[in-house]
Amino acid sequence: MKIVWRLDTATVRDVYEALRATRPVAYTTVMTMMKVLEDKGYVQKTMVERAHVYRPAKPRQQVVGAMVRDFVDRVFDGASASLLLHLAKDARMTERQRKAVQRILKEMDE
Amino acid sequence: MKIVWRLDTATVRDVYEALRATRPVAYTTVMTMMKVLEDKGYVQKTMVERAHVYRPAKPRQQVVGAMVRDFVDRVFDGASASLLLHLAKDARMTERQRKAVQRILKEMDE
DNA sequence: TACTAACTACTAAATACTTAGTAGTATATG
DNA sequence: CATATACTACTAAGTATTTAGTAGTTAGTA
Repeated sequence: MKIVWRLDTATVRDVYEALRATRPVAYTTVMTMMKVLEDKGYVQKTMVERAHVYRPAKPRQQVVGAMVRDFVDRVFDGASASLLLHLAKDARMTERQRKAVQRILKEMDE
Repeated sequence: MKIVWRLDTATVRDVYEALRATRPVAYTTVMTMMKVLEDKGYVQKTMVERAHVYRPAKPRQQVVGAMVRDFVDRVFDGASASLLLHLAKDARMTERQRKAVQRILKEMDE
């Protein structure tokens, strides 16, 4: 899915090439993946010169947003603040990032 | 898992009763679940009067922390800040909570 | 002591997910 | 025109996950 987002529009071959750059995978495997993504409503396909061209069916923001919500619901019973605490303590956040987030939160407050 | 954490120490029956309060489930289903959790190293069991008593093998913080890290890696390529942005925009966070998080971040900064 | 209740261990069925093979079709090229 | 190439559709094998059944053991009780 990330790949389709990155390319914005991609054929099976495009995704296949992109995936194979990092790990071995069969062409037909990618085909099946795309079909699954289509069934799940994440991508839409159109026939272009006898090849399916897939493009995201929903804005990335929306999908990722839903995933975050789902995660928060499952792990934190819907308490976003708890997740934020975890993140705030995450050592992988630099001071810079922390400050940036502070700024954003401040802006949202106003 | 949440139930074991809540009860701190629980038998299969304990979890069974707790689960059944919200949805129908078979006793043996819970048994299998506990076995899976044990195999995955989330709980440890000890025999107490011919019944297994399970208790968390790792502190909750640690497990949830790992889940968050995993989620951030998968969805955001490790960029915690991106997830924070999503959360900050989450309508389900109240002003109060947002402010609380700000405070915490500030404290971490000092 | 025989019966019932509360367990566990082992097994199994259903579903989903991941990976990939085979067959078939259409296009382009030698 | 035959043949290779680039696709898709359909099918399948392997693995994980979820749910639950069956058999067997132990302890208490009528």
